[in-house]
Amino acid sequence: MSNMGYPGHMELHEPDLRDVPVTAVLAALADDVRLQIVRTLAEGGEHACGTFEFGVSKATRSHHLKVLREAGVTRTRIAGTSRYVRLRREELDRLYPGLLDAVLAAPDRVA
Amino acid sequence: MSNMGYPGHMELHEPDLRDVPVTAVLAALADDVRLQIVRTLAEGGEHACGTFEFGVSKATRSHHLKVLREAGVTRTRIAGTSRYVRLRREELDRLYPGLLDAVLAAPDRVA
DNA sequence: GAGGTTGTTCGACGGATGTCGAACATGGGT
DNA sequence: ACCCATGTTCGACATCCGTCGAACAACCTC
Repeated sequence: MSNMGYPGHMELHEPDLRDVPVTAVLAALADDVRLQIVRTLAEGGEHACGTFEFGVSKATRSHHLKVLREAGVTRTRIAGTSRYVRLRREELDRLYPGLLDAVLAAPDRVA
Repeated sequence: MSNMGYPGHMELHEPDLRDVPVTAVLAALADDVRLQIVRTLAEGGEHACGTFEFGVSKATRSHHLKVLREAGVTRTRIAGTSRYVRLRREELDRLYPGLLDAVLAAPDRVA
């Protein structure tokens, strides 16, 4: 009956970008699957996790999204059973000006 | 006596940058020791391998320089028993405009 | 509430990666 | 010729990383 804090939803770990070493951001981007995800997110707006179909299992997809989130690259909003992911573009651009643009502009060469 | 190709010096493997996937460049930069090396090289000019003193053994240092070279980040000139390394800055800037600048401008946070 | 949807977590496994010391290769000096 | 200086290469080792299926958790709908 009494107010018992929040319902289910454990907080997602989304670090302050200043606490993330550059090498961690670079490492997060240095993977084909994750780079595909970031390219998709760069189109703007939110994307449901399930919409990323890159030939990996959902467990692997979940793993990659976690890596991106914990590297400060993405932010996740929980809504029902779905999670909506978006790029932390402004923050990234402010802290690492030009980085994301340069990576996104790079040729795709993944076939 | 006849001309028998070149003397000792086996060719160093220095790939065409267009053959290197972005993820490989990012991976090469996503390491503290290697990033230190790149920062030093960014000061310009050539640096002898031995001048990199970052608390790792010479075997490890050699390994990191190889990773950077094979990712197309550096170029190496052999002179006697020494090797002189330099950044492939113009090429990198042409193919990935802004990438190197962004990474180098990032806060150092390695203590 | 039973069942379906969406996504995470938990081992497990194989392959890559960072690290080292020791051995090797090469070239310069005396 | 010998030795030393500079680097590379070779196992070896520990750790990390990407991948998966299976189990679990939360939520929505009927």
